[in-house]
Amino acid sequence: MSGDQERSHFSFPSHDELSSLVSWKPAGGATDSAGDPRGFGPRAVPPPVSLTDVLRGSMMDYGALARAFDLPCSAPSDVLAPGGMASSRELMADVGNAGNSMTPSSGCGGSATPMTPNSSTSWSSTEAAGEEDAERCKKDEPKQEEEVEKQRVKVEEEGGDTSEKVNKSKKKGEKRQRDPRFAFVTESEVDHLDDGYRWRKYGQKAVKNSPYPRSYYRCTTQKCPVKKRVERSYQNPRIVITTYEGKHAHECPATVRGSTHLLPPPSAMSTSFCQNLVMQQMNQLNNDNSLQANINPNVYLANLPPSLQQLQLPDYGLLQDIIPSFIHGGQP
DNA sequence: CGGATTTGACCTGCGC
DNA sequence: GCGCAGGTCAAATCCG
Repeated sequence: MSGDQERSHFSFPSHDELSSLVSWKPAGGATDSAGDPRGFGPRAVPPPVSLTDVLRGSMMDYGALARAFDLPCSAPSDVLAPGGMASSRELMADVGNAGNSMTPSSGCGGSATPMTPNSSTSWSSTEAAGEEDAERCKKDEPKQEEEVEKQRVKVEEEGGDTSEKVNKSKKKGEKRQRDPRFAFVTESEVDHLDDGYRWRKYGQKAVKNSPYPRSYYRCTTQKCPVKKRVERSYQNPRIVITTYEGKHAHECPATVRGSTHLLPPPSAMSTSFCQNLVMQQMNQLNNDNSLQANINPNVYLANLPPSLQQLQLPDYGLLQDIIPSFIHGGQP
């Protein structure tokens, strides 16, 4: 069933290399990770069937990845992902905590290790899918990190899986705090992508201006506060937008079960790393005369495949969220 | 029977 | 203050 469930089409401008660094095959017929996310048991050479595998694999290839982005890097430089199927390409970029795009120490990323199995194109960003949050977060920025951390500590102290009750216990007037997020845009016919973690669906809402509902998932691991939202682009139904929120307080089940040995801890996928990737990429593009136009979001979008352009173009608010500093800070 | 999903109700934040 | 939309809860239902 995995037939041509997905199609790849996103190649980042001038960095086709990247596509071979982070790529994977759809989890064969992969459908719902909530059901049975594991297809990658103790195989000798398990294919990168999960987002986790893929992304973490990419971490192992930090050196190569960094090279692709021209990042300063001390990691082994000759480690390169098998890459193989260029059918799936991803550029991920956690753009930071709640709109504050450059807070390397916020630790926001490390968390949700977002990846997209059945899919192709994907790239991520904080709030890429959370238009409303983007605005909200911009306003909350100053306090947000602090508050998020406080809340997390509080929850831990209370000891229960109170994470979901936080809202209720909050005093009035206190804004609801949001964990750092990043979103992935993925082309897939499957809504719920297998990322190696186990998720329980806890809600579904109709989305304004979209015929497709948004689904809400929570990580089923005890005390793990991570949530994710999954929705389809109303303009391109094949596009799935997955937004991760929070930080996993545990190992990825898939990883634990399988090939952990070479993998860095979840936290290794740090925000700053992701940020760096994107920012380096952006800077490089900016420094390249032939690509100067990329500082303009519209032109930038022009480099994206049609489906993504469609997705982002309406008022490119999403893209702005995805590469906020690049657009705003990159210019004099 | 236990765990996952569905779905309507409720809560919260925000814009007008 | 009101209405809207996003987000969450929890009872009902489904499914292995």
